[in-house]
Amino acid sequence: MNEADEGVTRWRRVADRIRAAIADGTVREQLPPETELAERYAVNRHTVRRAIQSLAAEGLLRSERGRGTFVNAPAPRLSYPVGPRTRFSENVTAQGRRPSGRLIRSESVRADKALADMLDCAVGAALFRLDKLSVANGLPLSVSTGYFPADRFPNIVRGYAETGSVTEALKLHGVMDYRRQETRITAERVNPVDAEHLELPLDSIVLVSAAIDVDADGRPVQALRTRFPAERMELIIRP
Amino acid sequence: MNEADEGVTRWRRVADRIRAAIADGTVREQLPPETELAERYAVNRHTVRRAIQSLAAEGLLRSERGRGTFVNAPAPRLSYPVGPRTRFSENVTAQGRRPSGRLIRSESVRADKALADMLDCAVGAALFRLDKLSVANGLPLSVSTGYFPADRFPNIVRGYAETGSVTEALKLHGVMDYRRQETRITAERVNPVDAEHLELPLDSIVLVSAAIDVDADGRPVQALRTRFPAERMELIIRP
DNA sequence: GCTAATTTGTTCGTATGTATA
DNA sequence: CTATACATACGAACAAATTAG
Repeated sequence: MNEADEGVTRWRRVADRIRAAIADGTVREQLPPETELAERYAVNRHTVRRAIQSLAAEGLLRSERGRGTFVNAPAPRLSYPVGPRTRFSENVTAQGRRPSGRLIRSESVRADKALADMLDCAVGAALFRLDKLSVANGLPLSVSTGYFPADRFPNIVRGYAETGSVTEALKLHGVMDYRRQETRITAERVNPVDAEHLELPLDSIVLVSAAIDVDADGRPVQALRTRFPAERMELIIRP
Repeated sequence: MNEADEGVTRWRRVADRIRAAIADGTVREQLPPETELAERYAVNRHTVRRAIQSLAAEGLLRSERGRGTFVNAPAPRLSYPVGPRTRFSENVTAQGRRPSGRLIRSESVRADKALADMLDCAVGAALFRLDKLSVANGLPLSVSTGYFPADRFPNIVRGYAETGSVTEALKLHGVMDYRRQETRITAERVNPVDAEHLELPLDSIVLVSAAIDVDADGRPVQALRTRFPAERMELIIRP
């Protein structure tokens, strides 16, 4: 070992050197093969892999089996406006995308404490759960899970299946208009099921938006939890 | 190999079994040691480690050297309201926290294309860059980078250093009020520098809020890019 | 307070599988 | 078809942090 190697692991030093090589332009698009990097940095191939893995976790690199390891170009993100009038179809058409919603599944559930609070109903009340996938131009943009009070919206599932629109399905139940009361945004790592639907790698990040829609009288009609692929979307708030 | 092992790697099957064990309550707080799991699932310890690593990347597990591997309890998140009147100090005091801002560094920079667009100035115009760390009750809540037109706000750095508040520093330059014009929210993996300031693990996720503040005349006074630790914060939008 | 045992982390070696060029 | 390159999986050893006694 060298003198300047105080307490830093080898794979981290290798990662730093790769990062530096990208920063100063020595490496532009594709990395040399792992075996070559191992030789160059005088470490085992596993050590190189550990370094690459950590840089891939940061989003800087992307490995493709049989092809090589590549530097990730930051992708331009599609904007998704968030506000009182948030509706999916209106949002994405404005950006020249043909949007479509697909029902992933639906089921009857009972309200737990959190849902009861959000929907202003009793714990244990019957709810319908709708899982939807939103796609624009073949690219999945979000998966969302909506909860509706079953007593007030008995035909919400069929209504959505037939019209492909929550707005229309609510109209069938006499709710002619609704607005977004509150939106909470956070981020987390994608779960395997969502990753499948969103066509994302398993280590991706999703933006999570938890919202409540209320009707004209302020009564909650829907509790919604939407997951957006962070690498493809940004949420935009304009007061 | 078994019959039921169609194309799924071993580490992934191990990960699924660990996930199931957590879901059904077999494992509550702490996982058995890696060596024991390796024996139980009849795989090499490396294979167990690969599985744990993937679950840790999801945020479900957390490994501590010398102690063991633990199930992560989802942490309650501090809410950060986003809106036209977004100001840091007002936001967190409402939740019983004593907030404080600390200047990380400041420097003079030239506007690139993106900054010039946001601040409505010429490319190459002189700007001041302020990097701040926000802390409440000893816990880092955000790091933010603000850009101010240097000609209009020549003493912004000193003003902030003395008052510890952007609002106050702007008042010294005659801007008595400002509002948030636009906020764009996305999420990404933390970079090492921010991770240090936010006291976060290197594989953490940050919520990124890019905003523009304008004065009463609608002139941009600040372009701001704030990074929040996603595991500690949520952004909340209430119209 | 010190030592030994436990447990995760790093690093090497080796072999084989699988996708791509 | 062959060579290349990343992915998975085993084994072995030691380092580093923590805990138990």
